[in-house]
Amino acid sequence: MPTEIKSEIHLGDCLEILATYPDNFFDLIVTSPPYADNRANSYGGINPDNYVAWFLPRAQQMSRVLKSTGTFILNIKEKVVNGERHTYVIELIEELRKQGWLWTEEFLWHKKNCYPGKWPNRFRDAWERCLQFNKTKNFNMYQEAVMVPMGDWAKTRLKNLSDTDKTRDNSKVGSGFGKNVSNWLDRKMAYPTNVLHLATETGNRQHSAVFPKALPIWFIKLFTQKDDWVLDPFCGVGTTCEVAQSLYRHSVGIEIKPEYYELSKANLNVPVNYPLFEDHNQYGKNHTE
Amino acid sequence: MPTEIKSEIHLGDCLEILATYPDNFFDLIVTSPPYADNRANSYGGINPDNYVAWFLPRAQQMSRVLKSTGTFILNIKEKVVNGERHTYVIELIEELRKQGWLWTEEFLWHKKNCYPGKWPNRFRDAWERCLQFNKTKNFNMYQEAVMVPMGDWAKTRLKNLSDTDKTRDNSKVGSGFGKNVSNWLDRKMAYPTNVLHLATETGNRQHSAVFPKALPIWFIKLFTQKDDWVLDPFCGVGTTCEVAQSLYRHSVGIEIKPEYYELSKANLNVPVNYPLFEDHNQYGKNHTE
DNA sequence: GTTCCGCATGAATCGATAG
DNA sequence: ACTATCGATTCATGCGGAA
Repeated sequence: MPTEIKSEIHLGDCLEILATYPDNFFDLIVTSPPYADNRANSYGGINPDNYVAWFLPRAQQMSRVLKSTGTFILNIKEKVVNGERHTYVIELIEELRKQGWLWTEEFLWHKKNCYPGKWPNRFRDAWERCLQFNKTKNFNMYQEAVMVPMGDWAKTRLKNLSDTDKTRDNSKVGSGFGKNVSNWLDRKMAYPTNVLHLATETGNRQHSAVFPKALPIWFIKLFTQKDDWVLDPFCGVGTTCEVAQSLYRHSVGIEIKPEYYELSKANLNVPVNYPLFEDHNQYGKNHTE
Repeated sequence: MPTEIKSEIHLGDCLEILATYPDNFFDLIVTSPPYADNRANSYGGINPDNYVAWFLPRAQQMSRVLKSTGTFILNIKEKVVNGERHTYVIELIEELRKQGWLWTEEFLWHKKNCYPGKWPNRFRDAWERCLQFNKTKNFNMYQEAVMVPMGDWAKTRLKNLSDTDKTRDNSKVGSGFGKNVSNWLDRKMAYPTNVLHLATETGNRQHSAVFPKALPIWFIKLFTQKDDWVLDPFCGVGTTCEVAQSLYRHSVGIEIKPEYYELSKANLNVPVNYPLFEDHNQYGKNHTE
């Protein structure tokens, strides 16, 4: 384990904490900000109607500290308000563009285990946006780091696995390819699409689940190299920093709620093992088998 | 085949054709309009920057002819222009709301076999939006018509099928559940989510691919009953009308390009068989196997 | 060690009730 | 009337204990 990897967690509002960082410092910002909510919560309960105004000055700081080759990934989803999808997310996209951001792409996170419920006029919401913004068109992207086994080859290989391998161990590794993940490496690989198929991590009794580790892992691999700097300005319990550390990236996390801040620091002190580099099969493509 | 089902195809601009229809006539509008494009095409080549202005008067007519209990499904996806996702779709959402439409939901079509390709700064685009708009909150929705087998039950059931059943017949029916689809009915079913997993229909080189039949089928089942009226104001080769007819719904299709108009009429005259009512397993949920 | 089974756990949404 | 709170509803996942 390389001890030179730095992981810093700050307690406070990212608007103020980021002011202490220099320009053009980070290679990647990946975050899942507090979603708009009517209830009081961290950041004083951001009403959907005030969400854009609340977000913009913080995005300005993020732009400043991000390198010109860097990427900003924003995981967000609009709530239903009064029977309609609220427009604060699409308004935010437009305002961020006015701020100078390029709206390069919109990745999708397909939540395989979405929240249950039944309503007369609506189905369960099973997806969230992962908006990609950049400062310039010349951003770094390392596509080979997130390649996945090709479908055809995967299909024939699947036939030779036992049924139990397929059903049980699929769920265990979350790979969709059975347990011997290492056997799948150095095979015919394909580039993924802009749709990520991931389950939320429930059962983590410690804290409210934000996004699954696989989500920041994917973007960190895709947009950074080892020793790069990753920022999560709304880091929650520190998932982004935790996986950044595992991937040998330096990271800075900022969290305004003291209890999450403490959990973040605790998570970073837990000794980690490093299976993540071998973990090529977490994502996508294997949903048709 | 019930001969009383009416299927009308018109040649022309829907802005003018719809003017000949009365208020509150249709139960569902489902369409995939011509995408913004810089090249000359039907409707005179709609530049992305002019797309919203071009669309709005047509949406006004659609609103007029749609019943208050009806639904408008808009299948659309923004193009990449100059390295960025263009904003005409999210602008359109906001303008349609100003026009009085309610933005009830955004369904996703996950294209399981998306267009191949490789770019240095972008992955393949594997999803499109299916925006749901309504005139009121009291729209009709028939959720039971699109229920799918539950995940766990599907998994355990899969174990008892032979490998050849799984691989061979999966690809054949595209159902993901093997061949005896009817046996899966009246079992433990769950409501679907707002994510549709559908493959595009390749091989039909006759015309530019619009959407797969399964897409309008799903929305027609979800938002209409038999003998209801369905409209596709940009019907292309008539896919929507064709499946509406198969599902015993009356339909009106409008197309401005003469060659597509002719194909639409031809498709409606082809004798159809009616497997669609038994076909509950086309969609979603079974993408993790 | 392997397989099966039970069960808690969610970035949810609606409608009813209460202030 | 308008807003805040609360209960009911629902299901994929992964963990842990049992066979």
